[in-house]
Amino acid sequence: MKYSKQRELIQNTVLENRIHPTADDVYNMLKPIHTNLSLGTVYRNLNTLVENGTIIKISMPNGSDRYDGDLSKHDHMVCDQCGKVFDIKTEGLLNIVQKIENTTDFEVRDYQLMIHGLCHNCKESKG
Amino acid sequence: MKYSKQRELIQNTVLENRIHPTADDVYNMLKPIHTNLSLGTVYRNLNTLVENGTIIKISMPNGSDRYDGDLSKHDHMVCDQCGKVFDIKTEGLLNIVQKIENTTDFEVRDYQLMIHGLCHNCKESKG
DNA sequence: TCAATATTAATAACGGTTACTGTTATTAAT
DNA sequence: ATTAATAACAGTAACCGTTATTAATATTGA
Ligand SMILES: [Mn+2]
Ligand SMILES: [Mn+2]
Ligand SMILES: [Zn+2]
Ligand SMILES: [Zn+2]
Repeated sequence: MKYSKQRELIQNTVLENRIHPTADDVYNMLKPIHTNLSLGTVYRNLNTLVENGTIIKISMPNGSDRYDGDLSKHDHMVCDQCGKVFDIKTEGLLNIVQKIENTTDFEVRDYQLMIHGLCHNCKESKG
Repeated sequence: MKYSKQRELIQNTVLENRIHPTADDVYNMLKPIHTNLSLGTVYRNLNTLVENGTIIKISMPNGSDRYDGDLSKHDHMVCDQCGKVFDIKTEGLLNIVQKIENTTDFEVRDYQLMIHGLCHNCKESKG
């Protein structure tokens, strides 16, 4: 299937900017050059790309959903101060989840670990 | 500090119903008897109780926040079918998080594991 | 008793997201 | 090339969960 110009722009923006952008971030990155892009189009295509498995969506406890072009299984830390999202590799977490699945009658489909705290920069600028 | 009648009702509802109710759930449980209770009052007092450390709030990836009277550190599984939320004890997760904290310059304040899947009932009724 | 304070019910406003609508672009068949 | 069918678009209204505002009511304490 061939993609529309807009969908391609939106996909590339997520894939090339590994900052876990929100829909609004993507919109604001593209809007200056592609002046008649609509925010609704960004949301619609981000959802389509998630359904296609091209990108993933990260639900944030407070604030907008974020999108991620890194399809490898990984988790995230979010800085409560500046809102930046960082990738983490969680070796051993799968084992924990599998143990839970084995000791309950729950069928696991997916799981996410989210760590909250302060990033390096924000830790320094607080004292 | 003495609590208002409303706050006490709301607190008791969360503490006595360990189903991880939403604000709307709490409202709907109380409204039939306390006919002039306002949904805004439920939200406001739930927030106050969370600030006081009397209850905790669980952010759900899709849908409303849920509230929990169980203050012990634990995590949750949510059924993608029926939406029910189940408690899980995650032995070993703290170690994983501490290892991440030690190998990064991130200061961890809190963390949550959320597992998605199918509960026992919904697994059966699908085949 | 009376004023100061806290909390409420009701409702408007908000932020993020989705749904609708009429238009434009793409594709495939004549 | 013209047409018809389909897909995607821009623009915007509607939606949903939550928070903020406001005027009224309840509680406290001199
Ligand atoms: Mn990531
Ligand atoms: Mn719980
Ligand atoms: Zn930070
Ligand atoms: Zn279920």
